[in-house]
Amino acid sequence: MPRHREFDTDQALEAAIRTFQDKGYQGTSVSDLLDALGIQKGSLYKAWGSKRKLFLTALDRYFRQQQAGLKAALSESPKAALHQVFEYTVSRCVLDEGRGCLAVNSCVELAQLDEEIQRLSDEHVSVMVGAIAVAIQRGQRDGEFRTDVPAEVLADSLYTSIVGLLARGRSLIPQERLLAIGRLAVESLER
Amino acid sequence: MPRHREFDTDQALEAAIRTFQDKGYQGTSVSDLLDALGIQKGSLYKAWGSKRKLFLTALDRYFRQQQAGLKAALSESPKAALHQVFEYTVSRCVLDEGRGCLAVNSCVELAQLDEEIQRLSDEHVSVMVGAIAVAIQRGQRDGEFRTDVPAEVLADSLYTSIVGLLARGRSLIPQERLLAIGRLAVESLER
DNA sequence: TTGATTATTGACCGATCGGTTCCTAATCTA
DNA sequence: TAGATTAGGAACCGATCGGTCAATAATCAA
Repeated sequence: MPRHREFDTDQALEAAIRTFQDKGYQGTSVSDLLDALGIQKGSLYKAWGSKRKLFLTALDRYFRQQQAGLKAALSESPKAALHQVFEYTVSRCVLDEGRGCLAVNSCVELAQLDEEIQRLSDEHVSVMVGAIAVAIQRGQRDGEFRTDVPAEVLADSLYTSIVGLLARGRSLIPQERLLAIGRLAVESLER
Repeated sequence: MPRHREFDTDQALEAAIRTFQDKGYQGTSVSDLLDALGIQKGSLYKAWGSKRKLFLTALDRYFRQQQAGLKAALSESPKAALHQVFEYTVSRCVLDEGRGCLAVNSCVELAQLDEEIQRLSDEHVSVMVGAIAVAIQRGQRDGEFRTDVPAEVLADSLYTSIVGLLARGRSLIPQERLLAIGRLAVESLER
């Protein structure tokens, strides 16, 4: 019986992701969002209820995308897969020109201010580290990777390097440097 | 001929650092600062002129403290020194309970919004990475560290891990995990 | 002690913040 | 086509934002 929504929700969420990624949650005003999504205030509040709920929806979408992307990359052979993860991370740093990663940015900005975001962020990290750990375990079974350290610890360490890259990616660093860092991180798994 | 300032500037700046570290620049209101510094609005604006200038002053102070702390730690033998840097980083993560690092937090929050902060932040990173590189070079000369990769690249990689730890430290991670990550990072220099 | 100078205080400023409300427009069912 | 329902648009809301200012208090030199 209703009137249809005139804007595309997925498209709007992508715009919201980019905006929040750029300016942060607190740095993004509702009016910024209206410009970015190309809609009016009433529509935004009809659709999501508040700036915070829109953010949470966008963040959840981003988490899912990241998790899906990681798992896709990890379907290859472990070593190649992990190299690809870093290359992808670096290319995001460079291509997105300082936009960084919404997950990392949000965790740094908001984990201490918003318990729910901290919880969601922790969950996301668990999934990401878990997926990396599985790949490393495969690499360990294949004899490609060292076995003197548990896969979970290696995965945690690798993920920390990725977070470091993405955080440092907020100011622009030459691509070669970033790639060298990624290469070293994966190398440190070998033996 | 003048009336004296009633509050201690150094003490006030320390309070400002903690507040900005906790809540971020945008998340800290002037009224938050007044509470934290225990002064009135007029005094704040007399002393620093604006919230932004107070922030820049606090950030500069923090940078100097970090740089001095790092250089002090690096006066030991290279390997022990770098281990100590990580232990110090981890203990900060744990002791400060999610406060993280003002340098990292500010870079992630503001590098894309404020060119001057990006510039200052980049300078700080250069100093930090440079100091680590010098220590690694010493370790390389002593035969403690691998020489197949330039010290600057190793230092960059190590610093990225530190940044990753500090960023992840915004949500609380068990100390043991953090320590394991730090140990692995320094180990990867050896050979 | 007086006068010049600076710090502190608290009221005040316009602008913007996130959010609400109400009216109209569009779309479906019956 | 009538009526129910939802979306879009714009004016409007109180609260808070960062920042200013005039009056008062304190301190020094002369």
